[in-house]
Amino acid sequence: MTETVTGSKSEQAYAAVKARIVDGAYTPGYRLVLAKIAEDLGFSVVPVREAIRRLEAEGLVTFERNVGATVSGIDPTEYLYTMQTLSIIEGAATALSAPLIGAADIARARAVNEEMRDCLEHFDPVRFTQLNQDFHSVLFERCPNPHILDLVHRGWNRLASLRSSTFRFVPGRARDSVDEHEALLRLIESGADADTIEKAARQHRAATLDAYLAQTT
Amino acid sequence: MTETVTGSKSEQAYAAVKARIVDGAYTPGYRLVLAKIAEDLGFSVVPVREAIRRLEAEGLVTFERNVGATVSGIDPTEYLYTMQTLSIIEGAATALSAPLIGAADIARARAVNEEMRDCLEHFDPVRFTQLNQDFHSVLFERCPNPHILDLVHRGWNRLASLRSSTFRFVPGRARDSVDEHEALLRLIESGADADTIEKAARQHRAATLDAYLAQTT
DNA sequence: GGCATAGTTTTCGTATACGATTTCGTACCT
DNA sequence: AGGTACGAAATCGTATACGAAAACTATGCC
Repeated sequence: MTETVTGSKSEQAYAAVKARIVDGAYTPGYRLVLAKIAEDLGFSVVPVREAIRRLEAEGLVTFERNVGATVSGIDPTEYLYTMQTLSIIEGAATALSAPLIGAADIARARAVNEEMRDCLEHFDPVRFTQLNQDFHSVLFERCPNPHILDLVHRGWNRLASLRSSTFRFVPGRARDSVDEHEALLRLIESGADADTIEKAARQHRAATLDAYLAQTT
Repeated sequence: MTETVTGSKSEQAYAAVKARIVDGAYTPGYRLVLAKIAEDLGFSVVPVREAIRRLEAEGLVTFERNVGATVSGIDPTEYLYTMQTLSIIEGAATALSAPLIGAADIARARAVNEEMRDCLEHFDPVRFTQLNQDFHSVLFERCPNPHILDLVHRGWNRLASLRSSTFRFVPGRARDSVDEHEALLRLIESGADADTIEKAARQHRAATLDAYLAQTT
């Protein structure tokens, strides 16, 4: 079974660097030197440069002319912008996908949410964060508009890259969050109208942002 | 006064090609050949390629591996996706910027809107479309969240590139549109709450989409 | 010691070159 | 005539190379 590499080198470089940013190997502020990355991957600098510029377009890295790229996301203001944008996009995505969510989806989401509750007992913030993403994925992944879905994914990626620096796990907020998840599931189960679901999903994220802001001031 | 070129060649190429797409010189389906564009601009292919990929990320061109780039946007489904996404984003942007809109802004928007009414009399769809963008710019341009504002701009750019092919000017809808504009201005003047403004702005775009869908079926 | 400055190093930006892939045209076979 | 195979042309993908800009360092002056 020979390792079949997928896509162009530019593609591979994009995936490789993005993975390192999202999973935290490259933390915000990390300096991305084209030649170094190219050597690591065994490519030339051209496809690597293309990958970096693409990551810049998604907001994961900051690029400065004739200086270079750094993993972005230290600024709390950016966190606020991202959360606010995501609250809007994700709220819409959840509302649009709600009618397409079946009983199996609900059951899966509920199982994930209960596991999140366990994480609160054993204090496992890392797993909690992962499960949180899994939970919300169930809610928005059936969104029939691919543009909106793409924007949701981008928002989550940015947050993933921020989590180790800006984000701090707030147990109190986490507990509320789990309860809000259950409430969201019941709303969807009950066939609530799109507007109600959208507002609830948006509010859910806004509350997380508020908790963050409250803690930093 | 020597023409001071701004930014890198990649930057210039991006701006040049984008302008040609948005103003309709390159219509949807137009084949973008790297070498040809490079020669036209007097650059090598490398910065041009970077520009094209960037435009791809914004949805203005479609890129196929080992084949090339074409100006995108023929598909009516794409139009639907874009309009739906924009209705959400623009609605939010308008609601967020509403509290920051002053009397001067309102007056300017109202003047633009009255000129749009004139365009209906003289049947000038091109100018109408331009004024329509000007009008909405006043409403969302003060949005304090740059991410959201950026998404609004991207949506408008995509629509601009689509207008000559997919979009057809519908006089009946245009007239309604002007009236809705006035209603929006009054809402903002009256200091309506964010939710009301958001819903109205969103509905305004949704109605345009509906008119398009009604005409094609 | 601190600051300005010149030289060095690092890193980016882009031109050029060439191999890889797709597409298109043409000749051949059935 | 229609389809297939082969070859030529067009176009992309990426490596290499070199010039340009910025960052860093060391040196001399105050």
